Formats: sequence, C-alpha cells, structure tokens
Amino acid sequence: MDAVFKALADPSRRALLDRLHLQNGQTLNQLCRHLRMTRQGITKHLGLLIKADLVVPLWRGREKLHYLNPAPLKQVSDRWIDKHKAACLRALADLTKGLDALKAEPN
Amino acid sequence: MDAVFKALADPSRRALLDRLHLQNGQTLNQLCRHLRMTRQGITKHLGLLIKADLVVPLWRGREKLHYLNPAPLKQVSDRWIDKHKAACLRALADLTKGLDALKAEPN
DNA sequence: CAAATATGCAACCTTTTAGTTGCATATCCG
DNA sequence: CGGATATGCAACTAAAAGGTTGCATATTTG
Repeated sequence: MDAVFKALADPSRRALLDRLHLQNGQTLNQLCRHLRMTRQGITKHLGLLIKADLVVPLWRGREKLHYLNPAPLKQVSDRWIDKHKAACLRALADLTKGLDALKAEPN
Repeated sequence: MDAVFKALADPSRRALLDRLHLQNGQTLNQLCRHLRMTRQGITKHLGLLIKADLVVPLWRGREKLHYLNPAPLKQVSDRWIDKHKAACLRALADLTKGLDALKAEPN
C-alpha cells in the first residue's frame, strides 16, 4: 500500500493515470505526447505505477500497451481513506470542542 | 491537492494521522512517544500535514494540540479517488479485452 | 526568580527522487 | 536485408526529502 501512496504523490504520475483514464491501453509513445518530458523520464514514472500495480503493461509486438488496474486504488480507498472519512464528523466535533475550550479560558 | 497526496506519501505521516485518529487533539510530545524519531523530525512531518491542512494546530499555553481536519481527505476522495473507482469495471473490461486480443493473435 | 517543560528554528548530512543524455535492442515494413 | 519505429538500460546531475544535532524561546511551576 505504501507503493500506491508513493506512486500517487507525483503530479506527473497522476497525470499519466488521468490520461489512461481518458483512454485506456495507450502505448508509451502515445503517453509521451501529452507530457513535456523525455520518453525515458516517462518510462520511469510508468515503472513506479506498474510496481504499485496501478498500471498493467501488455506487450503487443514492439508496442507496450498500458492498462489501468483499479484494484489497489480501491484497496487504499477502502482500508484507509474510508476509515478516516468515517471519523469526519467526530473530528470536526473535536476541533470545535478544542476551539471552544480555548475561548472559555481566562487567558 | 498536491500537498495532500505528498503528505500521505510518507508512512510516518500516515502513522501520525492514525495516532490522531485514535486520539484527537494530542500534543507534540504525546505524538513523539509512539514514533522512534527525534521530536524535531516529527515537527517537520507535522509541518507538512499542517501545510496540507490535514492537521490543524491549536495552542493552549505552551502546548500545541493537533487536531485532524477531514476536509482535504474528503476532497481528494471525492474529486480523484471516486472518479477512478467509478471507472473500475470499465478498466477491468479494457484489460480483459486487451488480453483476449493478444491471445487471438497469430503471434 | 529559577528550574523544568514544551516547542521552534537553522544548519547540516545522507538518501531518494526527478529528469536528462547516450547507446543498445527488438520489431515492423518496403 | 536495411531503415525506421518502439522501447529498454545505465550513468549522471540537480534538487528534494528524511532525519539529526545544537541552540533559542516561551510557558508553567516550585
């Protein structure tokens, strides 16, 4: 799961995911067209996305097609994000309480 | 939103959020007890969390209380995670289709 | 007031990360 | 076959990140 968070930390990588979200199964060269960076740079980013299993590469001849894999994202969402979102109201209540306690103080 | 993703990228920072999730409004020293790192190191991590607005500091005398702010997490979830999760089935279909096309090839 | 407590700030070091350049390899097409 | 296309791999650089040490500052307490 750490690999997923790390992979999502970079804007270029999120842009790549967004691109694939727009059109799945693109080749490396296709993905290169929209990002101002060398092909090798993009390869590195894709490498991290693949390592995090967010993207699955598929070879077709000399072309490497890139497909989204939504599973790890769902996992992060279910196991981490949702847990924290669930405590949303409670957290806000805590903060409000803290603020009130501060105001009530004689200073 | 970039700050939020960056903040979530580090396991120590996620641990801090988890700690606050367990007990909200802890002081810096309290948070230090559970992480094997110098206080100053933790201050840095908290600084990033605060910058990303995931944590809100509240001074009470010489103590700095730390409260969770669930808003940015919810934003990331709504605007980014959900968008990608929604394409879940479609992405899997794409991948399956890609695999099938590959198998169907004469090689 | 003085000592203890809670925190901040800055300099520094080490490792990681982002990105580049250069060259090698494999596949397709005429 | 030979050229064009699609990609991989390795070395290198610059910048950022994670973490430490040392010292300063503010607040509480005896």
